[in-house]
Amino acid sequence: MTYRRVSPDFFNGTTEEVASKLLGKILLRNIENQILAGIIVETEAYLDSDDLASHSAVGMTERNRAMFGEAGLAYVYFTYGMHYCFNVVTGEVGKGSAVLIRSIEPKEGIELMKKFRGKNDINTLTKGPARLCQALKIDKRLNGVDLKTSSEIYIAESDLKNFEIVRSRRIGIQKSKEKLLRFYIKNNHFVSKK
DNA sequence: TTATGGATCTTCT
DNA sequence: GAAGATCCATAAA
Repeated sequence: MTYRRVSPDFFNGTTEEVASKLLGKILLRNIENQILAGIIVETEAYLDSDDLASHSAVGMTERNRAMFGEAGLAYVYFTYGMHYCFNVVTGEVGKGSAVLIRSIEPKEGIELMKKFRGKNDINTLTKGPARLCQALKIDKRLNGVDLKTSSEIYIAESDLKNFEIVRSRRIGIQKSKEKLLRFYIKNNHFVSKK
């Protein structure tokens, strides 16, 4: 299986556009000489203004610095004392916006994902932002990495087409929860929540 | 099947 | 000192 990385201009456009364009694409992880891959089935947009749920709402800090970088960088943060979450940075330099990858459908390297997760259940292998980071061994070392050039982690094209995109409220937030900034592939089993 | 609390630590106030 | 873009085991129903 060969993978074709998306072109650099894939990350241009608004955060909401990138969030919906990421659906159906492949998230690639190159680790221990093996490929881990899955289809992105669920994303959330976090905007640079008028979005109190976004980490960037408080301005740039040491933690969210990557969000303010150029589009196509990875923003990985640690939360709840034990979990990492993976984001794709969007927008102009100096503006803090990103797309949270909430869930992928595992396609390749499933055995290694199970090893990293310490679980054998395929149904919850990569369903949820913290679980997919665990399955792909994503941690803060990947914060700020450029998805346009990195060989460790990047986004690739897929031939998946003809799916329906559903837009809804974001999960697990307290502020700005009324905004419809979550995108997922309709009827996909690996979407974390309906 | 749903509800609850614990884990556990970084960041910001 | 409190809260958090979460997950899991356990308990209750």
